[in-house]
Amino acid sequence: MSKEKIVLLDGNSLAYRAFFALPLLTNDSGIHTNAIYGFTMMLQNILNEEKPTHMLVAWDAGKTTFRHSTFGEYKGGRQKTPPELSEQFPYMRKLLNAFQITQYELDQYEADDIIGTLSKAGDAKGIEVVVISGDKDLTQLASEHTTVCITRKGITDLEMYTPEHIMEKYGITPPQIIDMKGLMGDASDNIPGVPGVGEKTALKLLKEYGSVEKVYESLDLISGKKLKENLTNNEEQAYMSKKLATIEVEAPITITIDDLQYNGPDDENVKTLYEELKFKTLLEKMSTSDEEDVQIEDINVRIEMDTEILNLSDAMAFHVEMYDENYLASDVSGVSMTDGESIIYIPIEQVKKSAKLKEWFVDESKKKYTSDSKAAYASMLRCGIEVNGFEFDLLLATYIANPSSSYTDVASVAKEFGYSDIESDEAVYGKGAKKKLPEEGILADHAGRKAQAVWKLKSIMEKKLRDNEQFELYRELEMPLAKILGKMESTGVKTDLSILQQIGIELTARLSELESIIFEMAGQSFNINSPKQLGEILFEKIGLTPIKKTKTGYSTAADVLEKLESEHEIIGFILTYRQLGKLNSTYIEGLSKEIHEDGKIHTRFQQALTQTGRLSSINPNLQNIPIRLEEGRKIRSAFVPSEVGWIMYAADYSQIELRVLAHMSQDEKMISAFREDEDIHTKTAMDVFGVDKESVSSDMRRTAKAVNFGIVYGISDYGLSQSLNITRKEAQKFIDTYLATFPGVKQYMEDIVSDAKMKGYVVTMMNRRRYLPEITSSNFNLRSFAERTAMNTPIQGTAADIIKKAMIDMDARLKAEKMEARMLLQVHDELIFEAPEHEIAKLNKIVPEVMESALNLDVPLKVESAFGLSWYETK
DNA sequence: TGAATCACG
DNA sequence: ACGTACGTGATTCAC
Repeated sequence: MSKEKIVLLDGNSLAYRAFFALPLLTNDSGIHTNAIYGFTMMLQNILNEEKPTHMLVAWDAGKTTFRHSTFGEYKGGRQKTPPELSEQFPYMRKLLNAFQITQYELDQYEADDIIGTLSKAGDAKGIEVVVISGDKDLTQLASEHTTVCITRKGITDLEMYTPEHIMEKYGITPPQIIDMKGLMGDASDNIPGVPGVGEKTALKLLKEYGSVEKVYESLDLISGKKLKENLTNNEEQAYMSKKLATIEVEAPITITIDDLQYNGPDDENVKTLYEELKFKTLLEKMSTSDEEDVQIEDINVRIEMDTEILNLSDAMAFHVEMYDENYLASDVSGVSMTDGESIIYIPIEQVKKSAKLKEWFVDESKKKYTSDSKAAYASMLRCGIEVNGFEFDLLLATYIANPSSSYTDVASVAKEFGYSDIESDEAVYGKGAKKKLPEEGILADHAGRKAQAVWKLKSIMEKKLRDNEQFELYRELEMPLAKILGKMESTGVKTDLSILQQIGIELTARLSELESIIFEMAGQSFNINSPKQLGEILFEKIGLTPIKKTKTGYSTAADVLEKLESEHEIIGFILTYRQLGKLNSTYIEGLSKEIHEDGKIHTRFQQALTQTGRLSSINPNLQNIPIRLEEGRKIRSAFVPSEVGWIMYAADYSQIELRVLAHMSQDEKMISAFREDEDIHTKTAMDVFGVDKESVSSDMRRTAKAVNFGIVYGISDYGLSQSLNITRKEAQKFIDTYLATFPGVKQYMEDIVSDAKMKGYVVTMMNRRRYLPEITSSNFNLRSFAERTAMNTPIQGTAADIIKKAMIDMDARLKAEKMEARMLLQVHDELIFEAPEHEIAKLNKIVPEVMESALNLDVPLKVESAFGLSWYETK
């Protein structure tokens, strides 16, 4: 225990010091950052130099302190804190939060007193204490165990005051510093002292007599007429000055030394804050010097041709190296593997031939570490190898720790942890037209380094996730899901090209008709797809009134055109043209190109992308196939079962986000509405408009529905006014009435925002995190956006957690029931399956059951389902 | 490459 | 007063 070391910092003093030592820097969000930057530099320096086990930053509380009752003008005449500095204080506090350093302030007391009290407490226990400030007053605290460091020039240069140093420099003891202040005063604190007595005289007197009291006892002995006169006339003032300069060592603080334990920073939080503040050098420093336990070393990757003599360990990291990022289509080059000792690379031809490898990969008990296990699973499956026993996934671990970390390849993550010896995929393969397959030796080395990085990063990432209480989310939800998604992607959805083509023919015909009508009305031909040209025609040639502008010119977005529909008949045709044009280019032409040789479309689900925990779907996106308008919905008839005699089956959660909100907010009215299985929008209309069920008009229900949506999105009057086409005032009135009607929701929204401001992040029910550094921004727009996000993310994210859990349960259930039915797609609140006809009845029982019991909320989850011969018919 | 638009939940 | 609904991806145009 003798190793304990307490560092006590004077926050205000160091902030001032940093502010005046550095030029007034501004970052691109318009915030001044010089004090924050200087403060950060000081902090890091101190942490590196002192390596404290306990740490505290003390702040001055409000304007008045107990000293003001002694002397009204205490600290009088001080300049007001410059606003450029004031605005930086919240960030310094946030920074300290991110560093997980205790902060403390106490009403009526100054930072000095808090520090004094704690340093004496530490002293008494014989613990080493280091006090850091810019104020020399603090040197009075120096003692056998306490060193006081005072900033010298600049920001990182500190002068250490031990009792010995003070004796050398001034010839007095630390407590005599107080007497010195009593005699000479302190201009900066407006402490008067004795007129005519400066440092020299004060020291001379103290060396001779010892203290203010002793000086006055011995007044007669003092030589110098003027000095004696000044002392005599200002006796009371001298005592008062001494009292003012005395640091309180028995302040009524409510924290103890044990509360100051320092266990290092929360790197994620620090990183997001640096990113927000645009502290580039600190960010770089962080990623290179941060994790010193990761060694950079030369590696030797052995290219293995004879796989049967391989010695494979029970736990290995591996990486499947391939040319293209699309693992569902790309050629695989080979597989690298390491058990922490040797690193090997096996070309794909050998992998495919090797019974030994195949056996190792399929064996659940052989633990595999990789990055992007979904890609590894699906690409190996294409090589005829099933992989089981995934134990670690660097991609998912990184994403769960912070969904905003943009992962491009293993190199990008590894670099964050001090590995700079892996090249980016782009550097190895080249980009654009120059992209080509490098020779095998280079590939082997590249792939080998990735496997090695995965091997070494496992424990670091797992610790981070455990520290954040996210290990379960990562290990029990995301990792099992990765494999299930890999299966779904590999299975694919059968798509009938001839149906798409038939719809395409009709669309093309109608589009060319519309085109000639539009050209006729416009009096000229032009590119209807060009917002620029269209804007010129509508607002300049025809002379319609522009409603909204974009950065580049007139807005011609649908909501704008709809408002102009009555002004000119061309608008209707343009809207139809746009709508059909979208269907044709994105869905008919786009999807047709994506049908593989097996007659199926294989989308890829991005599992480590969205900020809320949802999946996204790319290449192509099958999560935005039209449904709202009948013409588009027909596209769904091209998605059919892949086997003869099979049926498409779909099940979706009804109002999952509002149910989640009801649960999380514990709003009684909302909970009972769902428990009684009422139509939530109608019920909302009844409560908000204060009418009975029969009196709810369709317009009232529509309004209530829009308000419900708004609530989920983190409501704003403007947003609601746009969606309902009403004024902001009217929208605000709806919101007020709504929140008065559902007080639990109001409370929840307020709590979640203030919680986010305090912690810097929000969480879902399963502990998925989203950091919101901008929630304390002084920029209104940035802050408001972050506040709405704070309200929306726990709701959207919990809904995502729930359906992910349902997918895992569903996969297990199908296996347990030995059913042939296959899960094909997930569309946020909906699961789509294909199954043999004879299984449909059973499926229709199991799926809703599993989905509804995925997570136990205080309101029931409700699932609606349907089946048919195509996706179109599952309605 | 970014902006605008529009498809979905 | 500030200017916006939350989360995505694909296509097209224009630079």
